[in-house]
Amino acid sequence: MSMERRVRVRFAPSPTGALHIGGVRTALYNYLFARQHGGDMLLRIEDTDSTRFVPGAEEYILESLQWLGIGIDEGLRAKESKVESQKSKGGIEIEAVGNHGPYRQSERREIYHQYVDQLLNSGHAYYAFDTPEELEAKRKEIPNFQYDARTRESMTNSLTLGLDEAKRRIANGEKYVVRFLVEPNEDVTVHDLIRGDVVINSNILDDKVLYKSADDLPTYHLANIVDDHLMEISHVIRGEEWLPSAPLHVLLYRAFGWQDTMPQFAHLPLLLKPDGNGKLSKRDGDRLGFPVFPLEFHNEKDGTVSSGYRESGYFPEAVINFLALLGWHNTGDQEIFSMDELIAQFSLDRVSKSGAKFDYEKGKWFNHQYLQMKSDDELADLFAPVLKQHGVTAEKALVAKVIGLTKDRVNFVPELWEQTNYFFVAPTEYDEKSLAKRWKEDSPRHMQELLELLEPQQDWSAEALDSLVMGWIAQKEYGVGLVMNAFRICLVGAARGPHIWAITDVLGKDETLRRVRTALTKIG
RNA sequence: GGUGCUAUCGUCUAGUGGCCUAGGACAACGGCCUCUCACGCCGUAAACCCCGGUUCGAGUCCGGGUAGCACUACCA
Repeated sequence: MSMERRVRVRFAPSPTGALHIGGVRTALYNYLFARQHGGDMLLRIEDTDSTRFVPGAEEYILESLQWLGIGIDEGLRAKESKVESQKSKGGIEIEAVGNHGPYRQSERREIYHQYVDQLLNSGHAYYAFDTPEELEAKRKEIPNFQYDARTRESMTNSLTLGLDEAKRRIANGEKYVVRFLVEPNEDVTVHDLIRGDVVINSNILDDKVLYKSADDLPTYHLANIVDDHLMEISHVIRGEEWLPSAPLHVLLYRAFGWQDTMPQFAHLPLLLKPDGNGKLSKRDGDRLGFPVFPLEFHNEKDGTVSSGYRESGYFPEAVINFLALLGWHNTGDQEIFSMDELIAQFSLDRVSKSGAKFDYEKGKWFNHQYLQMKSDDELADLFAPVLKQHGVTAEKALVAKVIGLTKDRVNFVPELWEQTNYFFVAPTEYDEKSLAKRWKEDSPRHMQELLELLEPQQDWSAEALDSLVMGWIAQKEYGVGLVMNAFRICLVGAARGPHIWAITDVLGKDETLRRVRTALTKIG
């Protein structure tokens, strides 16, 4: 048998906008596969459509992968920046590593020329001069028109014109494309690592355009095969939308005589919209209120802004974990996986065949899990910008302490503000519903008595306060819930929050008493 | 229309002929905890697309339907 080949996989996005979350998952699976096999993860930019290029998209893609911890071994990647200021500006520097470059298809024009020629010379391809308008007219005229063995004889190409005439036209500067000549009536088998053998007949394939003189660039199909071959890619792991064109790719490998080193294919199931059917799109995110992109993206071309997971408060580990399980699952009940665990356990034959609906609610749960795993200290650092934004300055130790009291009730760092604001800023208004339910006729009198009870108190520890106040309530035969909730409303502004002695502990005696007095004047 | 892929709770999935009176997780619902709101814990409800076949036995294998999706560009 053949020698074990070094595993080399690639993620090959187009710089046509923000990197879709489905693309992120494709990148992740490629990465996991490469790492598990001790192979290489490459990143190549497929910018063969000059008209769809979006400025900033390339940087965006690389920055997204960097944020998520999907490392690139070869090709284009974000340069690790030691300069903090550059990170905070959100900018990245791109570097190219490896000796199979260039890694942008638009920079590989000369390389493609010789392979186009090879196909032309071997009779696997031909020149075609049909204009887009003519093709359009043809499609209108003939239902289900396809440029193939049945129709190529009636089109304007080097097969019907003759090679000399074709060359003359080209010399005259006429625009042309090069098409792949698909031989009819041949069953082509694609072995897919996830789905098994897929057989299709070459009759349904059309003579795909491989090269267009208009911009002197190949199309995806040609560039993809040439690059994967030259870059020694061992496994092509990509979305299911590519499955129908996989037979064409196999034919291309054969035409080049590269069938022995043809990569193995694995076509991943699609990410579907949460409701209804169909592929998950940016519109679904807008409609249902969740991000579909890893990072916020400002599209210079159409002026749109797309929200991102990072800006929504997600941890990259949570996004990775969530995405990994959308289409892959090991045996067993484990739900939380670190990147290392994923690398160790991932396998293509445990990837599902069917599409996965995107369950945003579960995504939030993952973030909750990861937030709970973080230390209060770490969270305090992450929360600092939010505090600053609200004009609060507080010592980190205090912030960490407050976070420790409240973090179990939030999914995201920014949500911490809603749970902790009263620790930093005295309430200015009091929640209507809490008031209606917990602030009764006797409450002002109770609070007045409580004030008198607490004023002389020296020992402000939770234990001391608890026995003092509980003793007083018992002696007066007041309702514990009634008194404590009224007290809580004075301190928090609503009937919520952690244990009351934890609150008084953070607030301290002066602030606690001040808030009770304020409440008495405002709602008393 | 053509071709291909797919099909287990609402959702992500476990299940590779008997261990399945189908397991886990999210969401939902109920309870416990409790000064409140949460968290947490415990529990409830919830699925094998349909029809045939193979077999002693089918969610699991086969065939046929049906449905969904993808592709069908000088886009990737």
